Amino acid sequence: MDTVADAALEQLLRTRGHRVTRPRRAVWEVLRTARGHLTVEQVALAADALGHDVDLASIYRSLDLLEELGLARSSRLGDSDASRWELAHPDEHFHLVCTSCGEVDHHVGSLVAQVRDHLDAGHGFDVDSVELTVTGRCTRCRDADA
Amino acid sequence: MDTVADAALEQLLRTRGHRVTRPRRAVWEVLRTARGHLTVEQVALAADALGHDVDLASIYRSLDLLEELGLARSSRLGDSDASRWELAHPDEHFHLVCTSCGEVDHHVGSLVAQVRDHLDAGHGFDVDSVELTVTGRCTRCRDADA
DNA sequence: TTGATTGCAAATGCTTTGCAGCCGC
DNA sequence: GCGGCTGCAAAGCATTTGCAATCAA
Repeated sequence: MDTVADAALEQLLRTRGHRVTRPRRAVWEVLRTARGHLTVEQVALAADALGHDVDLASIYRSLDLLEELGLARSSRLGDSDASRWELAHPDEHFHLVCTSCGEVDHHVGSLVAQVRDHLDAGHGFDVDSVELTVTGRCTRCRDADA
Repeated sequence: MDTVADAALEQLLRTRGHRVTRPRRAVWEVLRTARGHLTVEQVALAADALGHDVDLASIYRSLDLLEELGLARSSRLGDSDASRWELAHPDEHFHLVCTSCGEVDHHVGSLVAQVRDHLDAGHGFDVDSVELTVTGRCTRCRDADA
Protein backbone atom coordinates (compact mmCIF):
# COMPACT_ATOMS: atom_id res chain seq x y z
CA MET A 1 0.00 0.00 0.00
CA ASP A 2 2.04 2.87 -1.25
CA THR A 3 0.19 6.01 -0.30
CA VAL A 4 2.54 8.15 -2.30
CA ALA A 5 1.78 6.26 -5.50
CA ASP A 6 -1.89 6.34 -4.63
CA ALA A 7 -1.77 10.08 -4.29
CA ALA A 8 0.04 10.30 -7.60
CA LEU A 9 -2.66 8.27 -9.28
CA GLU A 10 -5.39 10.42 -7.85
CA GLN A 11 -3.77 13.60 -8.93
CA LEU A 12 -3.09 12.32 -12.43
CA LEU A 13 -6.67 11.19 -12.81
CA ARG A 14 -8.06 14.52 -11.71
CA THR A 15 -5.64 16.48 -13.83
CA ARG A 16 -6.83 14.64 -16.88
CA GLY A 17 -10.45 15.14 -15.99
CA HIS A 18 -11.18 11.64 -14.73
CA ARG A 19 -12.73 10.64 -11.44
CA VAL A 20 -11.09 8.72 -8.66
CA THR A 21 -13.18 5.61 -8.22
CA ARG A 22 -13.02 2.33 -6.36
CA PRO A 23 -12.31 0.13 -9.41
CA ARG A 24 -9.49 2.39 -10.57
CA ARG A 25 -7.84 2.45 -7.17
CA ALA A 26 -8.21 -1.32 -6.90
CA VAL A 27 -6.67 -2.09 -10.29
CA TRP A 28 -3.85 0.30 -9.62
CA GLU A 29 -3.16 -1.30 -6.25
CA VAL A 30 -3.11 -4.77 -7.80
CA LEU A 31 -0.70 -3.72 -10.51
CA ARG A 32 1.64 -2.20 -7.97
CA THR A 33 1.41 -5.04 -5.48
CA ALA A 34 1.50 -8.14 -7.60
CA ARG A 35 4.17 -7.30 -10.06
CA GLY A 36 4.59 -9.44 -13.10
CA HIS A 37 2.32 -10.06 -16.03
CA LEU A 38 -1.28 -10.53 -15.09
CA THR A 39 -4.24 -11.53 -17.18
CA VAL A 40 -7.40 -9.52 -16.66
CA GLU A 41 -8.86 -12.41 -14.72
CA GLN A 42 -5.84 -12.54 -12.45
CA VAL A 43 -6.23 -8.84 -11.80
CA ALA A 44 -9.83 -9.49 -10.85
CA LEU A 45 -8.85 -12.27 -8.46
CA ALA A 46 -6.11 -10.20 -6.93
CA ALA A 47 -8.47 -7.29 -6.44
CA ASP A 48 -10.89 -9.66 -4.78
CA ALA A 49 -8.15 -10.88 -2.46
CA LEU A 50 -7.46 -7.30 -1.50
CA GLY A 51 -11.08 -6.88 -0.55
CA HIS A 52 -12.30 -5.10 -3.68
CA ASP A 53 -15.02 -6.85 -5.59
CA VAL A 54 -14.79 -5.33 -9.04
CA ASP A 55 -16.64 -6.31 -12.17
CA LEU A 56 -14.57 -7.64 -15.07
CA ALA A 57 -15.89 -4.98 -17.43
CA SER A 58 -14.74 -2.27 -15.07
CA ILE A 59 -11.33 -3.87 -14.85
CA TYR A 60 -11.03 -3.80 -18.62
CA ARG A 61 -12.07 -0.16 -18.61
CA SER A 62 -9.71 0.76 -15.78
CA LEU A 63 -6.77 -0.98 -17.40
CA ASP A 64 -7.41 0.81 -20.66
CA LEU A 65 -7.50 4.10 -18.82
CA LEU A 66 -4.28 3.39 -16.94
CA GLU A 67 -2.64 2.52 -20.23
CA GLU A 68 -3.88 5.76 -21.74
CA LEU A 69 -2.36 7.61 -18.78
CA GLY A 70 0.92 5.85 -19.37
CA LEU A 71 0.81 3.94 -16.10
CA ALA A 72 0.16 0.46 -17.43
CA ARG A 73 1.21 -1.58 -20.37
CA SER A 74 -0.41 -4.52 -22.12
CA SER A 75 1.06 -7.22 -24.27
CA ARG A 76 0.17 -10.50 -25.86
CA LEU A 77 2.76 -12.90 -24.60
CA GLY A 78 3.27 -16.54 -25.36
CA ASP A 79 0.63 -18.49 -27.19
CA SER A 80 -2.23 -17.54 -24.93
CA ASP A 81 -4.92 -15.35 -26.38
CA ALA A 82 -5.46 -13.28 -23.27
CA SER A 83 -3.72 -9.94 -22.89
CA ARG A 84 -1.37 -9.54 -19.99
CA TRP A 85 -0.84 -6.37 -18.02
CA GLU A 86 2.01 -4.88 -16.09
CA LEU A 87 3.12 -1.53 -14.74
CA ALA A 88 4.64 0.72 -17.36
CA HIS A 89 8.28 0.57 -16.41
CA PRO A 90 10.36 3.58 -17.29
CA ASP A 91 13.29 1.38 -18.20
CA GLU A 92 13.56 -0.40 -21.51
CA HIS A 93 13.24 -4.11 -21.18
CA PHE A 94 12.13 -7.15 -23.07
CA HIS A 95 10.24 -10.31 -22.27
CA LEU A 96 11.45 -13.86 -21.92
CA VAL A 97 8.59 -16.29 -22.26
CA CYS A 98 9.23 -19.91 -21.29
CA THR A 99 7.29 -22.36 -23.41
CA SER A 100 7.49 -25.03 -20.70
CA CYS A 101 6.39 -23.36 -17.52
CA GLY A 102 4.80 -20.24 -18.99
CA GLU A 103 6.90 -18.02 -16.79
CA VAL A 104 7.52 -14.51 -18.09
CA ASP A 105 10.65 -12.67 -17.07
CA HIS A 106 11.86 -9.19 -17.68
CA HIS A 107 15.25 -8.70 -19.08
CA VAL A 108 16.73 -5.25 -18.95
CA GLY A 109 19.21 -4.42 -21.62
CA SER A 110 20.29 -1.87 -24.14
CA LEU A 111 18.97 -3.84 -27.08
CA VAL A 112 15.62 -2.17 -27.20
CA ALA A 113 17.26 1.22 -27.10
CA GLN A 114 19.56 0.11 -29.89
CA VAL A 115 16.62 -0.72 -32.09
CA ARG A 116 15.13 2.65 -31.39
CA ASP A 117 18.33 4.48 -32.24
CA HIS A 118 18.89 2.41 -35.34
CA LEU A 119 15.49 3.34 -36.73
CA ASP A 120 15.52 6.92 -35.57
CA ALA A 121 18.85 7.43 -37.24
CA GLY A 122 18.25 6.78 -40.87
CA HIS A 123 15.08 4.94 -41.67
CA GLY A 124 12.46 7.63 -41.39
CA PHE A 125 10.25 5.55 -39.16
CA ASP A 126 8.90 7.49 -36.21
CA VAL A 127 9.27 4.96 -33.41
CA ASP A 128 6.54 4.87 -30.84
CA SER A 129 7.21 1.65 -28.97
CA VAL A 130 9.45 -1.36 -29.27
CA GLU A 131 8.19 -4.76 -28.23
CA LEU A 132 10.79 -7.49 -28.03
CA THR A 133 9.62 -10.93 -27.02
CA VAL A 134 11.83 -13.97 -26.80
CA THR A 135 10.33 -17.43 -26.45
CA GLY A 136 12.26 -20.50 -25.44
CA ARG A 137 13.11 -22.49 -22.33
CA CYS A 138 14.20 -20.90 -19.10
CA THR A 139 17.16 -22.16 -17.10
CA ARG A 140 15.00 -23.95 -14.58
CA CYS A 141 13.05 -25.95 -17.16
CA ARG A 142 16.16 -26.82 -19.11
CA ASP A 143 17.85 -28.11 -15.98
CA ALA A 144 14.77 -30.08 -15.05
CA ASP A 145 15.09 -31.99 -18.30
CA ALA A 146 18.72 -32.90 -17.98
CA MET B 1 1.88 -20.53 -59.38
CA ASP B 2 5.20 -21.96 -58.47
CA THR B 3 5.09 -25.64 -59.32
CA VAL B 4 8.44 -26.24 -57.67
CA ALA B 5 7.21 -24.91 -54.35
CA ASP B 6 4.01 -26.84 -54.77
CA ALA B 7 5.95 -30.03 -55.24
CA ALA B 8 8.02 -29.22 -52.18
CA LEU B 9 4.89 -28.77 -50.11
CA GLU B 10 3.43 -32.05 -51.31
CA GLN B 11 6.56 -33.96 -50.54
CA LEU B 12 6.90 -32.43 -47.10
CA LEU B 13 3.31 -33.21 -46.27
CA ARG B 14 3.64 -36.83 -47.33
CA THR B 15 6.97 -37.25 -45.57
CA ARG B 16 5.37 -36.17 -42.33
CA GLY B 17 2.43 -38.46 -42.83
CA HIS B 18 -0.12 -35.84 -43.87
CA ARG B 19 -2.34 -35.85 -46.92
CA VAL B 20 -2.22 -33.43 -49.78
CA THR B 21 -5.60 -31.78 -49.85
CA ARG B 22 -7.33 -28.93 -51.60
CA PRO B 23 -7.44 -26.59 -48.57
CA ARG B 24 -3.77 -27.10 -47.83
CA ARG B 25 -2.74 -26.41 -51.41
CA ALA B 26 -4.96 -23.35 -51.48
CA VAL B 27 -3.63 -21.82 -48.28
CA TRP B 28 -0.08 -22.49 -49.35
CA GLU B 29 -0.71 -20.85 -52.71
CA VAL B 30 -2.21 -17.80 -51.05
CA LEU B 31 0.68 -17.41 -48.67
CA ARG B 32 3.16 -17.62 -51.52
CA THR B 33 1.24 -15.36 -53.87
CA ALA B 34 0.00 -12.56 -51.66
CA ARG B 35 3.04 -11.84 -49.59
CA GLY B 36 2.67 -9.71 -46.53
CA HIS B 37 0.75 -10.25 -43.34
CA LEU B 38 -2.69 -11.69 -43.83
CA THR B 39 -5.47 -12.26 -41.38
CA VAL B 40 -7.24 -15.60 -41.62
CA GLU B 41 -10.16 -13.90 -43.25
CA GLN B 42 -7.91 -12.33 -45.85
CA VAL B 43 -6.47 -15.74 -46.58
CA ALA B 44 -10.00 -17.00 -47.09
CA LEU B 45 -10.83 -14.16 -49.48
CA ALA B 46 -7.62 -14.62 -51.39
CA ALA B 47 -8.24 -18.34 -51.70
CA ASP B 48 -11.70 -17.54 -52.99
CA ALA B 49 -10.26 -15.18 -55.55
CA LEU B 50 -7.96 -17.96 -56.72
CA GLY B 51 -10.97 -20.17 -57.26
CA HIS B 52 -10.76 -22.21 -54.08
CA ASP B 53 -13.74 -22.01 -51.81
CA VAL B 54 -12.37 -23.12 -48.46
CA ASP B 55 -14.08 -23.12 -45.09
CA LEU B 56 -12.63 -20.87 -42.40
CA ALA B 57 -12.15 -23.77 -39.99
CA SER B 58 -10.08 -25.59 -42.58
CA ILE B 59 -7.99 -22.50 -43.14
CA TYR B 60 -7.24 -22.32 -39.43
CA ARG B 61 -6.31 -25.99 -39.46
CA SER B 62 -4.16 -25.67 -42.56
CA LEU B 63 -2.33 -22.65 -41.24
CA ASP B 64 -1.60 -24.44 -37.97
CA LEU B 65 -0.23 -27.36 -39.92
CA LEU B 66 1.94 -25.18 -42.14
CA GLU B 67 3.30 -23.53 -39.02
CA GLU B 68 4.06 -26.90 -37.51
CA LEU B 69 5.92 -27.81 -40.69
CA GLY B 70 7.93 -24.60 -40.41
CA LEU B 71 6.48 -23.12 -43.57
CA ALA B 72 4.34 -20.40 -42.06
CA ARG B 73 4.55 -18.03 -39.17
CA SER B 74 1.90 -16.25 -37.17
CA SER B 75 2.08 -13.10 -35.12
CA ARG B 76 -0.14 -10.69 -33.29
CA LEU B 77 0.71 -7.33 -34.79
CA GLY B 78 -0.56 -3.90 -33.93
CA ASP B 79 -3.61 -3.49 -31.78
CA SER B 80 -5.85 -5.79 -33.76
CA ASP B 81 -6.94 -8.98 -32.11
CA ALA B 82 -6.68 -11.16 -35.18
CA SER B 83 -3.56 -13.17 -35.86
CA ARG B 84 -1.67 -12.44 -39.02
CA TRP B 85 0.13 -14.98 -41.13
CA GLU B 86 3.08 -14.91 -43.42
CA LEU B 87 5.57 -17.27 -45.02
CA ALA B 88 8.31 -18.37 -42.67
CA HIS B 89 11.24 -16.43 -44.04
CA PRO B 90 14.64 -17.95 -43.52
CA ASP B 91 16.14 -14.54 -42.86
CA GLU B 92 15.84 -12.80 -39.53
CA HIS B 93 13.67 -9.73 -39.68
CA PHE B 94 11.40 -7.64 -37.59
CA HIS B 95 8.12 -5.85 -38.06
CA LEU B 96 7.33 -2.19 -38.41
CA VAL B 97 3.69 -1.50 -37.67
CA CYS B 98 2.31 1.91 -38.58
CA THR B 99 -0.35 3.11 -36.16
CA SER B 100 -1.82 5.45 -38.77
CA CYS B 101 -2.30 3.37 -41.87
CA GLY B 102 -1.90 -0.06 -40.34
CA GLU B 103 0.76 -0.99 -42.85
CA VAL B 104 3.20 -3.69 -41.75
CA ASP B 105 6.70 -3.74 -43.18
CA HIS B 106 9.54 -6.14 -42.83
CA HIS B 107 12.85 -4.82 -41.84
CA VAL B 108 15.84 -7.06 -42.25
CA GLY B 109 18.68 -6.47 -39.88
CA SER B 110 21.15 -8.10 -37.60
CA LEU B 111 19.37 -6.97 -34.46
CA VAL B 112 17.34 -10.09 -34.01
CA ALA B 113 20.44 -12.22 -34.39
CA GLN B 114 22.18 -10.02 -31.84
CA VAL B 115 19.49 -10.68 -29.29
CA ARG B 116 19.81 -14.38 -29.92
CA ASP B 117 23.57 -14.31 -29.49
CA HIS B 118 23.36 -12.15 -26.43
CA LEU B 119 21.07 -14.60 -24.68
CA ASP B 120 22.77 -17.74 -25.93
CA ALA B 121 26.06 -16.43 -24.66
CA GLY B 122 25.63 -16.04 -20.97
CA HIS B 123 22.08 -15.99 -19.77
CA GLY B 124 21.15 -19.64 -19.84
CA PHE B 125 17.95 -19.03 -21.72
CA ASP B 126 17.43 -21.50 -24.53
CA VAL B 127 16.15 -19.24 -27.28
CA ASP B 128 13.48 -20.60 -29.53
CA SER B 129 12.23 -17.57 -31.39
CA VAL B 130 12.67 -13.82 -31.27
CA GLU B 131 9.79 -11.54 -32.07
CA LEU B 132 10.64 -7.89 -32.48
CA THR B 133 7.81 -5.52 -33.24
CA VAL B 134 8.14 -1.78 -33.60
CA THR B 135 5.08 0.46 -33.66
CA GLY B 136 5.09 4.04 -34.78
CA ARG B 137 4.45 6.12 -37.87
CA CYS B 138 5.80 5.21 -41.27
CA THR B 139 7.48 7.73 -43.55
CA ARG B 140 4.44 8.14 -45.72
CA CYS B 141 2.05 8.94 -42.88
CA ARG B 142 4.50 11.31 -41.28
CA ASP B 143 4.93 13.22 -44.54
CA ALA B 144 1.19 13.36 -45.03
CA ASP B 145 0.88 15.21 -41.74
CA ALA B 146 3.47 17.87 -42.42
C1' DT C 1 -11.50 -49.82 -48.22
C1' DT C 2 -9.99 -46.95 -44.45
C1' DG C 3 -9.07 -43.38 -41.73
C1' DA C 4 -7.46 -38.60 -42.20
C1' DT C 5 -9.65 -34.38 -43.45
C1' DT C 6 -13.25 -31.36 -44.65
C1' DG C 7 -17.49 -28.46 -44.10
C1' DC C 8 -20.91 -27.02 -41.32
C1' DA C 9 -22.74 -25.44 -37.18
C1' DA C 10 -22.51 -24.98 -32.46
C1' DA C 11 -19.64 -23.80 -28.71
C1' DT C 12 -15.89 -21.34 -26.35
C1' DG C 13 -13.30 -17.61 -24.42
C1' DC C 14 -11.75 -12.92 -24.37
C1' DT C 15 -13.35 -8.44 -24.81
C1' DT C 16 -16.76 -4.78 -25.73
C1' DT C 17 -21.08 -2.40 -25.31
C1' DG C 18 -25.93 -0.66 -23.94
C1' DC C 19 -28.11 1.01 -20.31
C1' DA C 20 -30.23 1.96 -15.72
C1' DG C 21 -28.69 3.23 -11.34
C1' DC C 22 -24.97 5.09 -8.48
C1' DC C 23 -21.52 8.19 -6.75
C1' DG C 24 -17.58 11.55 -7.21
C1' DC C 25 -17.25 16.27 -7.54
C1' DG D 1 -27.75 17.92 -8.93
C1' DC D 2 -25.14 16.77 -12.94
C1' DG D 3 -22.65 13.78 -15.60
C1' DG D 4 -19.12 10.39 -15.51
C1' DC D 5 -18.68 5.46 -13.89
C1' DT D 6 -20.07 1.08 -12.46
C1' DG D 7 -22.34 -3.39 -12.61
C1' DC D 8 -24.91 -6.47 -15.04
C1' DA D 9 -26.22 -8.86 -18.93
C1' DA D 10 -26.17 -9.30 -23.69
C1' DA D 11 -23.61 -8.91 -27.87
C1' DG D 12 -19.24 -9.32 -30.76
C1' DC D 13 -15.40 -11.59 -32.77
C1' DA D 14 -11.67 -14.62 -33.47
C1' DT D 15 -10.89 -19.23 -32.90
C1' DT D 16 -11.93 -24.12 -31.69
C1' DT D 17 -14.45 -28.35 -31.73
C1' DG D 18 -17.94 -32.29 -32.55
C1' DC D 19 -19.46 -34.98 -36.03
C1' DA D 20 -21.19 -36.98 -40.33
C1' DA D 21 -19.84 -36.99 -45.03
C1' DT D 22 -15.95 -36.98 -48.17
C1' DC D 23 -11.81 -38.05 -50.37
C1' DA D 24 -6.64 -39.13 -50.56
C1' DA D 25 -3.89 -43.15 -50.49
